[in-house]
Amino acid sequence: MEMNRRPHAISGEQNGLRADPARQQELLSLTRELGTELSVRPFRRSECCDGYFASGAFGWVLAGIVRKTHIFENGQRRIVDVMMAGDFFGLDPDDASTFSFDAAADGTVVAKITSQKLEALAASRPSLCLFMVESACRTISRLERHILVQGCTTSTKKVRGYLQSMARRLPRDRTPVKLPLSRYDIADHVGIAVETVSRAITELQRRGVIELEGPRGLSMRCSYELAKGLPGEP
Amino acid sequence: MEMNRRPHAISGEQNGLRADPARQQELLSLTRELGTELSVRPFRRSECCDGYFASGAFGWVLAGIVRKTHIFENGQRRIVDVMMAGDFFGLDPDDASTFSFDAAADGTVVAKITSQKLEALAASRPSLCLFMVESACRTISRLERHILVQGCTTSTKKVRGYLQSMARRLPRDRTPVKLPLSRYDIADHVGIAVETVSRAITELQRRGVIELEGPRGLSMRCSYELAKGLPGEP
DNA sequence: CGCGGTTTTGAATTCAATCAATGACAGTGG
DNA sequence: CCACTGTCATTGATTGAATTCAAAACCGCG
Repeated sequence: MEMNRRPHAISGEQNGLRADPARQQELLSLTRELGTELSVRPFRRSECCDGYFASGAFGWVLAGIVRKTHIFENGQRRIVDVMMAGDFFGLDPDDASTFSFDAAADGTVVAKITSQKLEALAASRPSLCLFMVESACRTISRLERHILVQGCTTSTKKVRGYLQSMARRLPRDRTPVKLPLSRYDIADHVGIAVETVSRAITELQRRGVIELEGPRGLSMRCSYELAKGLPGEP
Repeated sequence: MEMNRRPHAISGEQNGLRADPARQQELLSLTRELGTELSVRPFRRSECCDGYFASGAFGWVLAGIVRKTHIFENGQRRIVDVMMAGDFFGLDPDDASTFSFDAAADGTVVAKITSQKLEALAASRPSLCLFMVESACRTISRLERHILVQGCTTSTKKVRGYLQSMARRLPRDRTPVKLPLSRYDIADHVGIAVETVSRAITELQRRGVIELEGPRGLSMRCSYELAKGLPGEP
């Protein structure tokens, strides 16, 4: 699976994506409350955030989408995480050298706080501590579930699992859901070739597992068999 | 890759494994300091820890190895995380229903703290907050690097990446390093068949990338080509 | 020593990557 | 307005790799 012949350009002009309304609210009020203690910054689509995340810090996505990617020496790209509104953000000191970040949507907004400020705040606001740890755990959970998806036996299962978890994370007030990422992104996230992603999607459609409205409009046909979902069946 | 025809029994009697001596020290003193505020519990090899982790809580591994696994409906197993001494531990509320935990070595010791106690402690000990968050971020980093490994193009690269990260995490005071997990475990962690793991290891040995002393004794031959390591090259 | 589990190897099949090409769509400039 | 261009998406044919089925070699242990 050589994947470096792709254009790496971004389509899809998503903005205002929300993962979990309740959590989103909590985050916003927290962000307001912390005020000057943290820094908030907007990004345009395709804009690189590396500089902003240079120093070890913690943060969260307020709106839009942030991709965390690794570029191999031969130019291949792998997406290790896709963060949407409400998702936590922690930087290991040496992450800066191996990973890079960029916004995948216009109107992406990120908040961050330095270690020092966090420690200072922890004294006055003990609940902030718990909030941060819980957010981190949510991220851990998301990553582990992705590992489950990526470890699936066939490519069709991988794609199905990916679409399923995406559909879960996106606001589902209106069907179909609008996929925020391109096939190239999906391929790089799950570790298969673009063509395989496309074939898998066609296959899922043929089997009636999903329904497409244009390349980006997705409806999961949650039959009983699927309700058990993934995780639950490989 | 059907993987449920394996015996699921554990060999390898590892104990006293340490990941990062400095961090290990920090953890131990923290654990002592917190005293009765947290609970510490030993596990035998192959012992299930599900009950202990039932309620949403945070914790860390003091010694030994803990596997976090998911069993699919058809009996297939997938290992989503392997935690060694010093590794953090956070439970999403609904993790309990989808994942299960068990010790992979005798003498495994785990510490945990409840959300309430954590919040109470955060007020009196602000540094604890930062410590927890940083620990969580380290776990996030580990998982993301695993996703990188698991997303590699060929099975040989997956196995090489896995062995490399394992070798890094294990105490390397003496060579060869003793691999804590079986080929079955490696297969279930990386998402390939056992036979493929075996073939990949043989291939790596033939190419001089690694050296084996018995099935469990591993030395990485870190040639220049390899020094760039993974992440760095797919 | 023989037994259960692990590790390795072999041969046949299935599946995904690759190479190559076409179709769909948006934005651009004549 | 329409051809032009670049990216994204899909499909087909072929090659290469991993899974599967089967069986042998190995190891620790009672």
